[in-house]
Amino acid sequence: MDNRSITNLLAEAADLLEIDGADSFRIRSYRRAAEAVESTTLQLSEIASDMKKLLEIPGIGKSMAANIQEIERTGSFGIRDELLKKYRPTMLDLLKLPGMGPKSVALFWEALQVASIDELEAAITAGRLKSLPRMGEKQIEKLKKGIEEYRKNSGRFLIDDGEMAAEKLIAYLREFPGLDILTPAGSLRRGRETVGDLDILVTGPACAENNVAAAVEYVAQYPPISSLLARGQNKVSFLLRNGLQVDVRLLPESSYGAALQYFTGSKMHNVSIRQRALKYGYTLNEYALARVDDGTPVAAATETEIYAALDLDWIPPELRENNGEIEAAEAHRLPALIEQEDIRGDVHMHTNATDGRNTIREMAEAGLARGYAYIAITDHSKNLAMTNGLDDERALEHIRRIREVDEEMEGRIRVFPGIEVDILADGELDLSDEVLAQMDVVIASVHSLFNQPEEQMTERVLRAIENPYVRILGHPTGRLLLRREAFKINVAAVLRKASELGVAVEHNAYPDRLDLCDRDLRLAKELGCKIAVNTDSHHTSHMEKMRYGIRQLRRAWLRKEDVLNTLPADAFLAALRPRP
DNA sequence: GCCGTTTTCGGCCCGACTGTTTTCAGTCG
Repeated sequence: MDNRSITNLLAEAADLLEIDGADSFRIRSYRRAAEAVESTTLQLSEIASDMKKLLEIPGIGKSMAANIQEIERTGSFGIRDELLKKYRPTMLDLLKLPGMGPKSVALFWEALQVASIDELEAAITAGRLKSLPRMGEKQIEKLKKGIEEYRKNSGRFLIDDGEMAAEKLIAYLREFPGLDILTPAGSLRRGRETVGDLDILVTGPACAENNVAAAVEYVAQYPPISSLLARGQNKVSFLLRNGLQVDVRLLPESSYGAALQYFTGSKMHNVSIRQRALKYGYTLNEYALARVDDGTPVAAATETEIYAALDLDWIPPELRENNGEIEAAEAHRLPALIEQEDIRGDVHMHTNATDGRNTIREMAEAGLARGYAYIAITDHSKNLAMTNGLDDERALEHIRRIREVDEEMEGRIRVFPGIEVDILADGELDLSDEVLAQMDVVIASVHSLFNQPEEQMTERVLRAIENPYVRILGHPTGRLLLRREAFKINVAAVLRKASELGVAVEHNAYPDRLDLCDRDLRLAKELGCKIAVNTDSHHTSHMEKMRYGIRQLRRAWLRKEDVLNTLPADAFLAALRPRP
């Protein structure tokens, strides 16, 4: 079994233990083990038989190692199986509703035998919740809204989950001789923050019409398939264990470009392109661009030739949303979009001084390994008690240690001292100006009281960035995907003010909290905001998530010169708001 | 359940807010 699946099983056990009211430290052990499995670079399936190696992973002790071995043998483990006898797996969905914790799940189960979102909805409609303790009108209303929100988002997966599933499948398909070109299409290729399903397009000699059957059979044998939905001549559809639907299409090489264009979308982009084709006397479908009159194919093998036949430059998939990209392609004015390689530094990350996993030095080494010229260490401040946030005194000590590491790295990579300072309810910051003055990178972020009314929330942030030491506004929209709605804030007003003050705004690259959606990013650019893209890494492995941030920047039509941390180290610091 | 040691068990991130209570349990970050 792959690490990701083991991670999920351990995390699931932690949730079930919590519903069961188990010892909180024991629960935390399962969570930590899940994180350890997720972040280790070792393939657990390869070392599962080696108890010693398993125990070397921090957070994995004797019984957790035994659990992992059992998972490798049987696909599950004792405690999880027992808990699943007592409870139902659908209860874990209930935990995803805002305001629902393990205690409420347990209560609903014991009092009403409610074990799923559907059952909860029915219980609410029937008025059965009112009889329960602490279930007032507001609470019930909150649940109703939560269910609605959940329904809207469920069925979609975050882009990194989609990408990982695609990579695994593609690796499997490559094993089959004669499958040469394998490309994910659809929203994954366009870099959307969530994907509804996976479209994998495949071509090569094995996809030729007369012998494709063997390849189709091979696809249908993909081990992680949980249920096979359809199996046609050249298409296989199935569900993975996590519910993600996958369509694999095996196409002849001659029409691969047309299929890629067709299945990449977006729908609106394709509508416009097909209209354009008609004006040229062509018709476009997933097989070819062809003349309307006699059906003679004009272009089909590559996307480039199809766009070219319509007098268009090839359009990067991230731009295919019918947002002016066709006009730009016609005028040869498509922007040179930012690339991953343009990023020179990652300036928001945490260490084990607060809630990160690694040391300053380890983060620096990881940044160096990624080819960065600089990073900034920006741990939490004291108001985030749960993260062991830094107070003034500890912050000063931390700066000293960061400077030491900067010295140790001997210029191979610069390590800037910084802080992610908390914006309090009234717009004050929770560290003193004297301390902030010593930081190169001061990121101000909201971490609490998300339910303030919009006006108050906006006012609070505007006040905070007035503080002259603030140089970057952290997650300016507080946008958390799939979990809850963003907090209410006037994004335009905040961006405008940031631009005026010269405060940079951050685009958090991490897929599950993409702060600025492409529309907000475009707005930020229009308003002349300085934009920095950061991973907010809490572990060296998180730095790789930068690529998803880049996808979003590209979707917003941003170029290298639109993003602050494409600059060399000194120029980057110089481009930040000047210190008083 | 893990870890580190004081080697056999005690410590392990905690404070604020909410909606419900009428003194606090549950959730969140």
